[in-house]
Amino acid sequence: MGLRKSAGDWVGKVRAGRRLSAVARRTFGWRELRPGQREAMECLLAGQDVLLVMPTGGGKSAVYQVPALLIDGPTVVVSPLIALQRDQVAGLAAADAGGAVAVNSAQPDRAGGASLDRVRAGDAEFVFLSPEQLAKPEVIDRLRAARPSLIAIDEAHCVSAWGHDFRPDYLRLGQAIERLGHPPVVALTATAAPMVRDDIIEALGLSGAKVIVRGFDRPNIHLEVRRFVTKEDKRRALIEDAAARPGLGLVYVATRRAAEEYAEALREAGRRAESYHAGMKPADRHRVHGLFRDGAVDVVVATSAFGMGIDKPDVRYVLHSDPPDSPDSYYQEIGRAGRDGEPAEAVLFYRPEDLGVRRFFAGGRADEELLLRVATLVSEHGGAVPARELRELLDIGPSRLTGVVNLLERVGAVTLTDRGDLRPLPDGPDPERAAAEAAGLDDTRRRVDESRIEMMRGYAETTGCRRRALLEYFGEPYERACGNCDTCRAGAASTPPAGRAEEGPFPMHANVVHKEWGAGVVMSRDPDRVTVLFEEVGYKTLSLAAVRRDDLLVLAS
DNA sequence: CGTTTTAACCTTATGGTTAAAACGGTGCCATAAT
Repeated sequence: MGLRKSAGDWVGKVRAGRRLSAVARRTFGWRELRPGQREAMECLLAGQDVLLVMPTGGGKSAVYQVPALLIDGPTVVVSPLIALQRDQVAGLAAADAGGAVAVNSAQPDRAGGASLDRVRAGDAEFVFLSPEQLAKPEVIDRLRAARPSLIAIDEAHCVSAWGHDFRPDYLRLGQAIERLGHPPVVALTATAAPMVRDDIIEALGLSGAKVIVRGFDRPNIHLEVRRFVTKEDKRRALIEDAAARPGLGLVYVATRRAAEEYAEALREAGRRAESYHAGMKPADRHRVHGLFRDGAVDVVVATSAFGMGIDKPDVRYVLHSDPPDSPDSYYQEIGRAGRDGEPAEAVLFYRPEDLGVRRFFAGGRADEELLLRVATLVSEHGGAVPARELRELLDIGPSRLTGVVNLLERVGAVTLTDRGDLRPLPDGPDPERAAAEAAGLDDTRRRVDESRIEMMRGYAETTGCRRRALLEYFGEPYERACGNCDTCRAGAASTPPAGRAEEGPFPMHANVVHKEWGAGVVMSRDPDRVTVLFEEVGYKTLSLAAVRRDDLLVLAS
């Protein structure tokens, strides 16, 4: 750690910085790099993993594309949607960036053989794949042979949002990264609360990663919640509101049916309205995307299927007919408004009952019976069991089995070999205990998910500044009132406790321990309440009076 | 969990209420039938 080494580092950094700027300008036409971008790129060039949380339009792709051209060897990009892969391949083809290919089921060449050949031959600098592709041993083998020098995980919040149930191969990316030799990895996302960041880092195995968080606040988006008692009143108010608004807008709804009904009602009200959800034919979805992109529609009424990858600057409003499952989802969705920096509005049409459908989606307990059967079969077999045989025996699909394996692996009962076979771990728990512990892990996650729904309720029902509620949820102290939300304008926003963030009995981000709920971190403070994110039970808001009376919470040493 | 649809019932033309059942989001991939 002598002077010479740090001087060398400094010289190296300056050199790296110049090279980065040169490539950014020459190849991609970017005049200058922003601080967060540059810092992330320098870490990658120095061999360090990075988790980058930065708003869309902030140039996240640049963060892997520029270093990719400075390091020998191809760059593996994990991307959740084939449509996104297509867009990115097309974008890179326009630049002189060394070629880009995608490997997925939509390619004419199904097994991705030709694409992977191009990568191997050094003919493609970028290769885009889904996590499901990386779950296939032959794909890993062929990629490894090409000696990838950089891995980018795009839309990395999907790891946390989808990995635990919907697309379990997302949780297997950590192993894929190791099998590819763990070159520098950058995980990119626009929205991730501290809990989600931890989840991503753990799942991807990026324990030494540099976490870079930039520009969360979107001050031009006015925040508002309108509360209703009956669904008819809410429905009428939303249609009236959307029908009267100038400019392009989005309406998010909870169900496919609601998407079609609201779109129909808005058409009757004379607006150019289209619905969008995953149950529509691909051609129709494509058509709506096109209309939206061209501004040839006034409003798109959609489920959560609509949004990833869209970057339209002039969306003027985002309305929600139902609260989403978390502030994470809400911020992601309203963040599609006002990208041009001009005033935009986010209005939540709220009834507490509408949180029910989210609770339903978050429900569905782990199948302990199935966990036990898999654990038992693998344990009794003793050797490597091909996943395919196990699936046929149990008559379950690949994603179901992967979900079960993920849980059993986390409790140390089984492991997946690099040929995709299941193997019992020596010194692992016996099958009964493994199944019980795995089900327990899943219960913990579900409790945390439910607490995020409660945080959404908290946002909708707060009497304080709404921006503050959102930003503090994302771990950004915001101990003031924004002046651009409904509560602030009504002059009703309560003020946070006097003094600076680090003062008071439970300072912001302090580690605390609760009598029953264990360890947690202070996320937000009010004069009479404190919100804590607990590892085991998720978010809880505690009354300071009760905390004092029963001595519920202490600062951790 | 909440809402909507279907079924069951009561009672005697046609509903009208009530209880039970069904349904609800996100996308890869592979494989089979045209």
